[in-house]
Amino acid sequence: MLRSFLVMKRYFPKEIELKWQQKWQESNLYQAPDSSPKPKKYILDMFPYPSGDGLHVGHFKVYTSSDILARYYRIKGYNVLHPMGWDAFGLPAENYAIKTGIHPAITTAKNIAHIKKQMQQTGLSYDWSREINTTDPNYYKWTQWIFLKLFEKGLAYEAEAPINWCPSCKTGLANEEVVNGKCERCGTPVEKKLVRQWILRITYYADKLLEGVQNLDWPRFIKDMQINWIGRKEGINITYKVQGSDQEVVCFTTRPDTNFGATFIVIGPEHPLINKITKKEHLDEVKKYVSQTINRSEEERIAQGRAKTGVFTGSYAINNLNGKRLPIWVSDFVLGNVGTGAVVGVPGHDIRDFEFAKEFSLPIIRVVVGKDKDTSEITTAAQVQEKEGVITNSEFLDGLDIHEASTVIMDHLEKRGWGVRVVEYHLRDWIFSRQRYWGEPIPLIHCPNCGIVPIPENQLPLKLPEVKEYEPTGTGESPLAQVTDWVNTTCPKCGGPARRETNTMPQWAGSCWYFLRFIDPHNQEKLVSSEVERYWMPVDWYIGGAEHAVLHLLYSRFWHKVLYEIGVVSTPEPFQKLSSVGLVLAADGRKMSKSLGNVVTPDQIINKYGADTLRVYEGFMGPFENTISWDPTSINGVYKFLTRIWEVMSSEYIDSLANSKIEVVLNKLIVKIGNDIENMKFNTAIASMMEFTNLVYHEKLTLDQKKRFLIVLSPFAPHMTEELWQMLGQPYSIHQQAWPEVEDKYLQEEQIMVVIQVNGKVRDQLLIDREMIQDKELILSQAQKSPKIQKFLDGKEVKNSVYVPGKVLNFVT
RNA sequence: GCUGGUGUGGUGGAAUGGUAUACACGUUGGACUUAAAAUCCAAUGGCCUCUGGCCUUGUGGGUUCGAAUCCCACCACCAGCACCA
Repeated sequence: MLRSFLVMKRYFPKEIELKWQQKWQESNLYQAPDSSPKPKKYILDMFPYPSGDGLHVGHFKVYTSSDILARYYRIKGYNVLHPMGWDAFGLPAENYAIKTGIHPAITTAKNIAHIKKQMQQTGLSYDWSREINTTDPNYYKWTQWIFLKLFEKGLAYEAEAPINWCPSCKTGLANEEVVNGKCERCGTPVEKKLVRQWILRITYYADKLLEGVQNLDWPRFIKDMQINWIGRKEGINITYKVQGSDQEVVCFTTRPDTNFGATFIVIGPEHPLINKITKKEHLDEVKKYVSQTINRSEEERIAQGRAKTGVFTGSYAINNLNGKRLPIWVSDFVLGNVGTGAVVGVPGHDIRDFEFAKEFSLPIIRVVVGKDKDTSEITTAAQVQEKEGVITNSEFLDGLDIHEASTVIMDHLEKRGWGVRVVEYHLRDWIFSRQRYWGEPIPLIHCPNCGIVPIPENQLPLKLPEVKEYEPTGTGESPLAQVTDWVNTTCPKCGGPARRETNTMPQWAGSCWYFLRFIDPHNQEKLVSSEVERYWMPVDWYIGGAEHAVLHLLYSRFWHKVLYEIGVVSTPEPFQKLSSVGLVLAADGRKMSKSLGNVVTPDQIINKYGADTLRVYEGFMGPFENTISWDPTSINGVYKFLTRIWEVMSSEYIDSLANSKIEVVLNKLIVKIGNDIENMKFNTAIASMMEFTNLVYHEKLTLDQKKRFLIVLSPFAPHMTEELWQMLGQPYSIHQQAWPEVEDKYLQEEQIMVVIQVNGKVRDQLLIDREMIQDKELILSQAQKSPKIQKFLDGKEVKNSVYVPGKVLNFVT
């Protein structure tokens, strides 16, 4: 019996999408309760900075993907937390304020409204009752509270340090914010500047951050980036006496095994020993060199490349091992902030030392013989054996592998008191203060009597005051310094006159812990209540861009470890699983940017095709992690696919199972979609739904088949499936249904195609009943009857035959 | 230079030891239309002596009955780090 609808409606996404978005909101469909008999799933997007340009389709690849996951896990029976908020402190709003005089809070609010609308019209299933904004005093109260905890624990310290300074942004930067010697944000070459700073001791956590990252379910490349950034290396500090002086020079090395090959020592231009050991006749030259190199910008340093420069101090150090004199040179290839700022030169087995020795005609000694067995004098860079080999010319180390030799010599040096084993890191402490307005005020007071005094917790939040001038001062103070009635205050300890700290926190502060506030966003008493924190943490699946691999993702892990130690959170790591989205480039292959005029916004796509088409296309473009150019023509195919589904689903249905092939395909499809979503393989999930649609386009389905198909499609196209669900007379809402069950008997076809090969080449296929599939003899004899096979076996002796049940039979002749 | 990754049609890609090129775009032809769009149908890796056959997953080798998939070497590209001792 056929059933038909009274009216066959055409697919008009605009009509249905807004209607359901409103209905979902009214019925609080996506609110997550804080307790539930269901298992929990915390699915989190990296929250956006509310830029005035709004968001483009690249941002929405993240949001639609995580939304598919959130919707999928809801119908799989999980209590899903899927929130959204705004990382709203930062330079663009402040720069706009400088230009226009409009307060950043006003522009920020406007931008948020726009972006929120973009998200809502895409049908993203966020729990908006948990929305947060890092610039809300009720939020940054807790950012400041965490800072006070860091201060209490001695993890925040004040120092006047030469730091990376962006002359355009007029603020200091963290090491992580300097990319190729340039400001991460604006691209201006970074300078060195002596500025009073608040610095966080992230280096105390280097080993914990390193260990913790090992077991996380994160992309390998991001884990490696963090491991490399932390840059742990084990070595030894060797002390050398300076001849004819009571001074000593300490050199860090990871390769003490080659120390018999040392022929010189190089110290960096910042090294304090320079003034103490430089001989009179070299003084002028050394002074000139130091002043030339020390004030150079990062950009100039990079421009110099590997070319070696340097000057001799006139002094010599003594190598304890063999009594040799090592001339002490000054060179800028030795960096002041790496190791001890002094290096022992082993030009035979270190390419930089080799280049330096060549430049200044210093002796080169071979102490390692590599795989190539070359024992000749080292005269070319190609002969410099750095990584492997056996020690030679080194007394008691001779004949040892370099790694064994390393242990032997370190023991030897430590025993004689000539060296101490040490661990060095690439990671530096986090330059935490910014000399800008639009950030969290640092809740500290400078008192002439008591020194630095934290603001009492009950006085938080310390609100950001209004200012007249947003322009950064460039002096190392923020524009807050001009708000005298705010700056001048009384000391909480002694009650005397005191000054507030005027620096603000960096962009990264608010995002270091926001995932905790989503759990308990309205709590006035605590950052997060322990009960709900234990229920929801850790974040089960975190989704965002790889540009945060060593910034946000390292900083937030650091704060989380501190919060873990003081008992605020129950997990040592915040993000259990991380997926990294690939860039979406413009159709021209360049980055989408307003200035290039190649930006595609979700609004444009939704106006033309509807939100469901945008969502499905974002998933269908290619693998989630791939960099892909936006293709404005391909999207038609997705729209066509959805229109076809509409036609199939809104047409007549049949009561009985007429076609068991469709049932088999549908059951397999249900399994495949589930697996694909869990592995973020949305492109193949959608492709298989397209195949299904093409298969049934001229067929009739049963009501139950339609319902099951709509449920598995619903995470991708939530509006259309909700509408069709209603048209099929089903109760609201499709998004509260359970994932369809599959039946084992429908997971296999009645007959299975077996490929017949001769010598590995496909020559024929046989359709075999499922019950016969294990019977090799039967299939062998059937295959031999095939004329196509006979043709290739003719006149040849079959030496062997390999049968893989249900797949392939291969004759070997 | 170091670390990690990737190489498949005109394009995005599928297949992780068993029919390479699923799905989609694009292109070509056809149907419908006065016409166009939309839609539908068909074809679409290359070559040849074309009812058939040969070749093809960056290049060269290897393992295997069988390799895009595993191993070795090389080449190219992408990302990150980089005079890190």
